[in-house]
Amino acid sequence: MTLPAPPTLEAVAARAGVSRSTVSRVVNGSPRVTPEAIAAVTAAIAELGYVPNRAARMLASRRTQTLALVIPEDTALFFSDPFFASVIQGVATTLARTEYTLTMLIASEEAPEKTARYLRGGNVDGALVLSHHRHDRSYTQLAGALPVVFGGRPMSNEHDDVFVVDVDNVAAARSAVEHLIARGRRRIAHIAGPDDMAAGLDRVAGWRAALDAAGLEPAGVESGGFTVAGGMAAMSRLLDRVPDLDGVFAASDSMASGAVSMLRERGLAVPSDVAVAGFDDNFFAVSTMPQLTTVAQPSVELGCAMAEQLVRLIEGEPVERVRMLPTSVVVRAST
Amino acid sequence: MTLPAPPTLEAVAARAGVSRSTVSRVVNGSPRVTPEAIAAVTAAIAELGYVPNRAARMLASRRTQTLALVIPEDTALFFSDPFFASVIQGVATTLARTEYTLTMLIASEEAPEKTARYLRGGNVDGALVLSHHRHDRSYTQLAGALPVVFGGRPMSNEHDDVFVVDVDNVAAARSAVEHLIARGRRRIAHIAGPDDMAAGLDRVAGWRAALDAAGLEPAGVESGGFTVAGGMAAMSRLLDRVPDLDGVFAASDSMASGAVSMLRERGLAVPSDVAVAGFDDNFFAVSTMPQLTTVAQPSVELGCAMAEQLVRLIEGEPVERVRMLPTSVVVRAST
DNA sequence: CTGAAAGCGCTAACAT
DNA sequence: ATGTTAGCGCTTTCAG
Repeated sequence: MTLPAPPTLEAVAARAGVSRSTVSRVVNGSPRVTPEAIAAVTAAIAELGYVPNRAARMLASRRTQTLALVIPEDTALFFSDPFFASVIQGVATTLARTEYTLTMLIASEEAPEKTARYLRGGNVDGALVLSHHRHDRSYTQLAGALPVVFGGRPMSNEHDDVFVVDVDNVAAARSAVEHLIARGRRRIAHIAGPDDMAAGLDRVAGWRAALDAAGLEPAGVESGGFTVAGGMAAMSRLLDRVPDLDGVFAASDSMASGAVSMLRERGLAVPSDVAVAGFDDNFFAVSTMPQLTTVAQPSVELGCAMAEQLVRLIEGEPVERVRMLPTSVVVRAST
Repeated sequence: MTLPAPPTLEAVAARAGVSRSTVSRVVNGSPRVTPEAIAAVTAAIAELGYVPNRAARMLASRRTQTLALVIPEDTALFFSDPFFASVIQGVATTLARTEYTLTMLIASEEAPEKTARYLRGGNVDGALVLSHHRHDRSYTQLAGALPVVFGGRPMSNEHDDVFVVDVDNVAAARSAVEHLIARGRRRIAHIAGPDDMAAGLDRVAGWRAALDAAGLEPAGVESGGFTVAGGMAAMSRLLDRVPDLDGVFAASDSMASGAVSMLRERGLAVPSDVAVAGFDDNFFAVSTMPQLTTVAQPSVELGCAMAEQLVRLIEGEPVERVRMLPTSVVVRAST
């Protein structure tokens, strides 16, 4: 498998009858080049099928044009969650329009600082951190050494100088629960996400806030770990503890879907016996029967926004610290 | 945002009291270094928190340690399919154990050859191509110029010299349909995938083969484009054309899920009126009610295998041209 | 087994 | 506006 050596900038220069610098300028879109030179170089590039060598460019310019997407250790959970798939889609498509390349970095917990070092070692221009857990302390520390944008508020109170794209999970959860209340539910339980993630905690808080405001007592919380199976188990425990509950707000559609299965298994009808609301508005919401009332969050756009923010940050443009994306309650048959 | 310059190999050499060459040898695991030297260098590396600069390494060694994951233009379909998420998970976790880095490359059809040129331009050591469509001709041509591994047989008869990891879609589909036949179904229709993808065509072929072998007539085929909505629409058309069908084999669980919804909408019971089998065994299979009988394919392992094959190919180890992974029929309530 | 020296292909001052 | 000159940080012959 011997590849013919790709043409170099030098070859282009020779062909176009100019110096390497000029070629470099054309390639990089410098304004200080005559139209004729541009034309000659462009032609030479096309004829030779020249592609700049990234490695050389990185080394010389000390910019890598590479962004890292940091993925938490628990890849199974991460990759099976459609929310993350959508976020990645947003990131990837946004970056496809730029000169930046995306590399996936799995944060291994065997070598927790290996990842951080790779990032700090000048191998990327910036990082996108998704699904930040409480124990992932290294990434918030990273934020001082490298442009970093978090998808979802990181779990750390030490730094308020990080860049974040997020939704208002408290308000969003609250509005979902308010919807349940408006439907006449009074004993509303919650199936929570992991308590080491901001999204999990904030949604609990929103649930509680809505109940408080309505003068209702919390009917119980169980954690479902953002999985279908976890949602089923949590629903089961809730029914054991609070047999007369009439509403459930789950922090994700996957858990809501599990909850609906468990309710059916226990002989309870949705929504007549128990109304169920979820969070995400992904295909769990529409493939569950009855289809789920849920909080829609713009996951693809979240990825787009993360990528945009990071690129701006790297290129020195002004960037707001926190960018909040809108959510909305989508009412379907489960409530 | 001024980053302190990361330590260089030169700094490590100074600290360890050896030459840069020796440090380089240690870093690259050369056997020709004394244990003392190794120890000194290792210590210096740890003290300094040295991380090799990838760009410099790439440039000097002419190896990039980077693999591209080529993603088809239609990112929405790609990212919303849990099959691909699993494959990526397999690829990413496998690569995490190696020195290779994964970059995601979206094949834009505006600049179809831009992608190919990037790949050929010496920017990656190899490429993984997933979800190959008939019109993606450039990638099969690529296979001569760069190590490439396809996930799923590519749609091209011009090249039989490509490397592929796949499942036997014909046999797998056939066994699913045989299961339907064994359940007593006689008028079995098919909801097909896109006909510009091998997986789509092969599953049609498997369906047909099973019917032929049993001496049954095909009850009809409609295409569902691998989406839930497409599955619903296809089911609807099938019912219009073949009102008395009693079995459906869908080429994906997402389409099977859509089919089940449509059957319910039309007042038909699953499986008593119509038995439904899918393909994939992802969460559509278990979140649809009734849960789907389906063909399980090892999607994470497929990603692992692709990554392994590509790395071997790059490193000159022997690699089988086609690696087939096993499938199995998982029987649930929908049949 | 180790060091010295010569680049890898490109960018970025600095001249002109 | 363009060319000249140095490197970027590392690997890799080639000597020793």
